[in-house]
Amino acid sequence: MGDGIFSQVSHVRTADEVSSQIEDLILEGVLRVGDKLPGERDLAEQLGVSRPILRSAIKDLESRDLLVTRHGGGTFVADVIGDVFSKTMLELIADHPKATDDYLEYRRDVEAVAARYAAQRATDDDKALLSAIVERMETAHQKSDPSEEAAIDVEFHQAVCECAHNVILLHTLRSCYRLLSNGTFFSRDLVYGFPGARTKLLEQHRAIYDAIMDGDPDAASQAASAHMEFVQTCKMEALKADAWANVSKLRKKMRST
Amino acid sequence: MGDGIFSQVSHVRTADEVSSQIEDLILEGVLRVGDKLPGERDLAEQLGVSRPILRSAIKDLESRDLLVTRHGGGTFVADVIGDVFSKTMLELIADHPKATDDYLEYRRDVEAVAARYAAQRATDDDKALLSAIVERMETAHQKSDPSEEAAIDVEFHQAVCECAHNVILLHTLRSCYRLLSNGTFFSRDLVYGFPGARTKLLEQHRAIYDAIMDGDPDAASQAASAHMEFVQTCKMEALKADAWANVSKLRKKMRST
DNA sequence: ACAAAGTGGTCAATTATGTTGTCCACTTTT
DNA sequence: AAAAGTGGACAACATAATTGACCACTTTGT
Repeated sequence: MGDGIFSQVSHVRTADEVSSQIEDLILEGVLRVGDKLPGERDLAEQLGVSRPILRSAIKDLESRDLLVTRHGGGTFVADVIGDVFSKTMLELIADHPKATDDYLEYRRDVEAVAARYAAQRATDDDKALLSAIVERMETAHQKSDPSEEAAIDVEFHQAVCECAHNVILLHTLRSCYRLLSNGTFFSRDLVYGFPGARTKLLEQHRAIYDAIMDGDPDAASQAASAHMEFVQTCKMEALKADAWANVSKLRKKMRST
Repeated sequence: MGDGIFSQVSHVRTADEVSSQIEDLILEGVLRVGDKLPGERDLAEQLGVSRPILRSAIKDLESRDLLVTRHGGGTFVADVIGDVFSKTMLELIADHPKATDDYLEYRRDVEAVAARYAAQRATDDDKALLSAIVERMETAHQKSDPSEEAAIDVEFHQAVCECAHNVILLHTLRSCYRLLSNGTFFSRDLVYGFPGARTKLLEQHRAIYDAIMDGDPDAASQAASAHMEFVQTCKMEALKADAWANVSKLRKKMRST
């Protein structure tokens, strides 16, 4: 505002409007890492702009590492998940089991917040997406495939987080899921392979899911905390059993010669 | 949204952006009926657009009766206060005293709502404007000029309404103030001329003002209701006193011959 | 393995929109 | 009464966006 009540007109260029729209879709998690955008000719039509203008916007987004294009291959959402920790710090963390405990403690609290928000804010579309994931989770459970179940686990938590409609929460937890998925802290199979864990985890996911569907923030928060506490306990017990199995195996090896 | 996640780009023209900004200023009461806009050359500079573009916007606003321009004279905000009632209905109302009672009943309830919102929502700038009006009101009171006080009365209620930050409330009450100001219901001087009324009205206005300044919605609502009830009582008593004065005058006339 | 289809990359010609600058005529202010 | 400020109009120019065409790479289908 100058000295009067009028403000400067924005003069937004068309290409910048396109950039802004695509940015928002990435920020909100509607467009995710690896997603392929429609071809330029089709996308220009959907946006109602000319191809050179769209290309200008894509160039801008590429220069900011939000998109990558391949000549003849298409346009994709770049790997935009930030790295919470540097590589050096990750190496330190991997060598210190206490960091895993701290990580689980952090996630217990933050997942509880996410679940609470999800129960308060999930839209009907959000709930439909969540329902589809839980259905796939139950199907995988019946096939007794811990790896498949573990993969859907991360997808479920990501979906809960999207229901929370807080982009900072979404991206910070996403970075954590990345670390979990690539085994920086511990192998998820360690938890899923634990006897009886698969059934328990499914129950807990259903409890979170039911609370969100019921719109019950307290129940959702409690279910999320209980779930993370169980995962923490499982990890500790599984590590012990692993150690015991290793000792038994060594004993057997010693005795059979 | 078509079949995808992308939406059509708006392609807003500069002139339309200017129109929209001026519309908003009128709607929010920042620009009021009769206000003169800056000259075109100056305004174009403040908005950061060219004069032909500004003129195009003004033409648009003129065609929708939001602005009026006079060649060589300037550009003004048009009379945008709507008429709640048609002329025919106004004539009916003027002939039916009960309508005045209904009007005061309506205002008592709606003014209470406005005062409540004002107490909740008034910004520091709002409060500064309100303080200036109350100061002028007190000055007029000391000058013992009921007409001046009555004029500031409407200004005070309008300012309270602006503090409520609800444009529908603002414009509907404005239409009502218009009817009050032009004597459709009753003469405001009837109320202000009533013995002791001036002091009482000032006290009541201060009570509303103090509650808004204190951010107390309940107190503001109650003060506004009490104020309108008092006005209603005054109007009735003043009408009776008028009738009595007329009778006494007739008696004196009969007895002095 | 090859051809067709789909993709990104580039750019000239054209159209649309906005700006600059100038001049006229009316109204207000000094 | 003159000067200053205002709205009214418009041509020339600049900028932004669209249209249309063609090239080269990649993916898909046969």
